[in-house]
Amino acid sequence: MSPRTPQQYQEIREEKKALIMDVALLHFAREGYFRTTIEQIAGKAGISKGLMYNYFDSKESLLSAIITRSVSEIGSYFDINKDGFLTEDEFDFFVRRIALIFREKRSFWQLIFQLLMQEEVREQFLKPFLGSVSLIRVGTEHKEGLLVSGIMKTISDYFLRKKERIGPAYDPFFDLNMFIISLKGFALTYVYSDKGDELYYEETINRIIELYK
Amino acid sequence: MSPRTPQQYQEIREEKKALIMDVALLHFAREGYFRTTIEQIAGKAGISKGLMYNYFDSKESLLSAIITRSVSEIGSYFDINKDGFLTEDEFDFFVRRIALIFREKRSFWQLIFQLLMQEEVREQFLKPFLGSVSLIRVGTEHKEGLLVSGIMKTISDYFLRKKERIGPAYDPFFDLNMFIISLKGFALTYVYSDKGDELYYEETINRIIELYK
Amino acid sequence: MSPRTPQQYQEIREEKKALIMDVALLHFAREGYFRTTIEQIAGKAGISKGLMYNYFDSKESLLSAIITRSVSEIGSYFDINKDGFLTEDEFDFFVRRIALIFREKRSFWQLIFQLLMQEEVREQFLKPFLGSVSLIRVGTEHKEGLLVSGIMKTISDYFLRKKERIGPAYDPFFDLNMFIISLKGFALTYVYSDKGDELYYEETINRIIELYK
Amino acid sequence: MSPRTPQQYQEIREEKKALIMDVALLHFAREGYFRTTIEQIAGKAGISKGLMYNYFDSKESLLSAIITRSVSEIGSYFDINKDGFLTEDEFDFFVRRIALIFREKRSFWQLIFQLLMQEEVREQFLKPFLGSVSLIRVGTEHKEGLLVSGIMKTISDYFLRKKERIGPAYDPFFDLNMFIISLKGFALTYVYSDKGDELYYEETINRIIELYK
DNA sequence: GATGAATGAGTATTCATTCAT
DNA sequence: CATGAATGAATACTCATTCAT
Repeated sequence: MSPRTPQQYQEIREEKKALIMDVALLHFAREGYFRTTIEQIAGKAGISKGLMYNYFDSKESLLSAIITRSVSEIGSYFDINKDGFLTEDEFDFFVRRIALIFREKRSFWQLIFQLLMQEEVREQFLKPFLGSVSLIRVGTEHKEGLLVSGIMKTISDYFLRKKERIGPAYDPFFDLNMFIISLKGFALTYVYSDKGDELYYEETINRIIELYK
Repeated sequence: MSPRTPQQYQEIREEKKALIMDVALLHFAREGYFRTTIEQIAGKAGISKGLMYNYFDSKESLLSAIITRSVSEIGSYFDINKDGFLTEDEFDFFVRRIALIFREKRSFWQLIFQLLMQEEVREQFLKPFLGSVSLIRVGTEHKEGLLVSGIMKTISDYFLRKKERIGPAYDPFFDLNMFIISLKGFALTYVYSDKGDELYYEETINRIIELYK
Repeated sequence: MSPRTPQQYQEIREEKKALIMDVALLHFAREGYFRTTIEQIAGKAGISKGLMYNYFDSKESLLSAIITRSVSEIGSYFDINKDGFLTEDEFDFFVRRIALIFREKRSFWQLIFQLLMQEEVREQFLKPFLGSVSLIRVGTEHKEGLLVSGIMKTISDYFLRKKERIGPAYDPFFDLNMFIISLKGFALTYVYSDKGDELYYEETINRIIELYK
Repeated sequence: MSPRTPQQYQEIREEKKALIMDVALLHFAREGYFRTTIEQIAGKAGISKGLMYNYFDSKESLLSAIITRSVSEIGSYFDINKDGFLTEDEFDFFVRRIALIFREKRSFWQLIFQLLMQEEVREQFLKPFLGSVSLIRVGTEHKEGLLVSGIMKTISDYFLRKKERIGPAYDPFFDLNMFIISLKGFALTYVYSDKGDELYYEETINRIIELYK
């Protein structure tokens, strides 16, 4: 057996980190971040508590890593269209993408919702990500000039441009508000429904697109 | 000195209990049930830890008492129309009531959302209240014959009757699903917005009523 | 209604004290001194916690009072023969008396046994009564010159005098030891048997008397 | 450095567990189970409170482990004669064994007596062991058909067989009762006497054997 | 005398984190 | 790299005792 190369070590390290994060995410989502113990995670991941701390500095930094990774993964869903300019067809695609992400990243969203529900935690953990995550939370804050970036920016720009299409009586911020509310409700519904029990999933997306396109 | 009368004791008890529940609800809502310590509650309420246990058997039973009280208070918002049969005008009123409750009982709903977000906790604490609370959670379970009571029942009956008005092509369950999603999104938005910062609150309700009446 | 006389007050006071002691003894015996709370006692006695402290300075002094009273009651069983000199017939009677007391004062003995079983407690509570109680505990300590008084003294004197009857080969201390062991075993058996389930109660006494008379 | 081998960990665990149990047994016996705090045990064992819970789930399960261990150790004293059939010579040996165990396992018996003295505790902790422990407690229950196992069964069988030797006038249950009472008294005396202060220990056993052989 | 609200010191238990091996 | 023993700060809960009324 030849000794492993530094690259191999690095790979193994990355795989283990990923494994820990996967396991932790599942537990955090299901049982809650605070109720999940390091020991549970280590146990399920098949490693020792000590090793956990070899990979992550603390429980909190494990959480951070998980969120960072998920946010980045989600970002990659939208890579195609980096300019942030949506045509009507792209809006259609965009919304379906978002809906897909709610379904695909159930555990992540469950975790995010959970953290969002507590002010203290919101402050502590989600500040750095609020731009990306604000989709769920921000509502019309954009109007007030808060830093809103990425997906949220793309969407609100779309609604602002709708005004040109529809006319001066149209209030893009109200429409945006309604749209966000629909997305939040959609998320709340399907992030917590069991897989395979997604009644009206497609129909609901179609209807939302139809209403806000 | 003669001792206090039973009535006086009763009053003291009721007031202190209410005080503790008020303080606890605020903390639970803001910082999370698990992160809130009995010491914090006692401190804010200006009493000793021990006294808390004079009034409530445990942290859990304090939570229970809070939920029970809120559920009962919410119930009283709907007393007028006990038969559960909604005309179109009553539907209008009904939805406005629900929206009002989200605003008036912010802390309660923040607590509920928080608890709903964790499977374990859901099982443990919310089982007895799921009938009342299911507005948020149940979705189209009615279709599957699960016991759905109270508010949710009243609403779904309304949608079933809509079929007669609108015609055989109408799927009441899909419409109900959309309506519930709107309400969830509405709740998520306004339960977590600061008071006085309720942009488009009225307009949103009007729009939802318009869409699903 | 004329106001009560000081005597009447005194009587009421005594009755209430006795009631509290009765209730407490039962609880102490059954559930253990440490596991019994003042609240339980007050509740069962139909008074408030506060009033308990009007009658007894502390839980400990309540215990003391109970023991003192019982010891005194037991003393009264032997009043007839104060000189402490037992004839053979009187020995017979004496043993039957002791046996009777185990049966009649079950709760008291259960409490005593319980306290005796813990060194700390023994030191704290039973020191003042060890003379009277030592029947159960002392064994042959008399030989070593410890202060042994009352019943125990009477008994050991009896055995010392037996030597004259039986002869120089007779070791009164060994015989006393055997007798005490029999009594202890007898006590342990019948103090903890349910009333009405006292198999061989009489026969056992007869046999013990026969063996050690 | 390489980590310790599983065997090394196993050893550490076993040693620490044994240490904790030893220390705890001494404290439980001397000061009482309820009065002994985990902190005291940890302190005397030279470890932290937390570590205690690494080895035992709770104070109660520590107690359980102690009892189980002692019962098993005691069982091993009698391994030679598994058939449970006693000849007269074996009865002699058997009784000496029992007496020896009272002396050797003082602390254990002090603990057991203590627990037996409280109804509540008896129910809670000793139910699973009553078969083994019933030597002290059962008396003539065998007669009533209750399940009596192990040592007690062996003894009562011996007395039943004595009837054949002695004749129809002999009541084996009464004799058994007397014998058990002697053993109880013997136990009570020597379990609580200081080591080295066991006056008449041998003589008493001889006498008991002589009386009940 | 009488009540029970109120206190606070104490106790079992949990769990993130450290560290010797 | 890897282990799990070890720590200690935190936390829910108990209960004898006090005290205003």
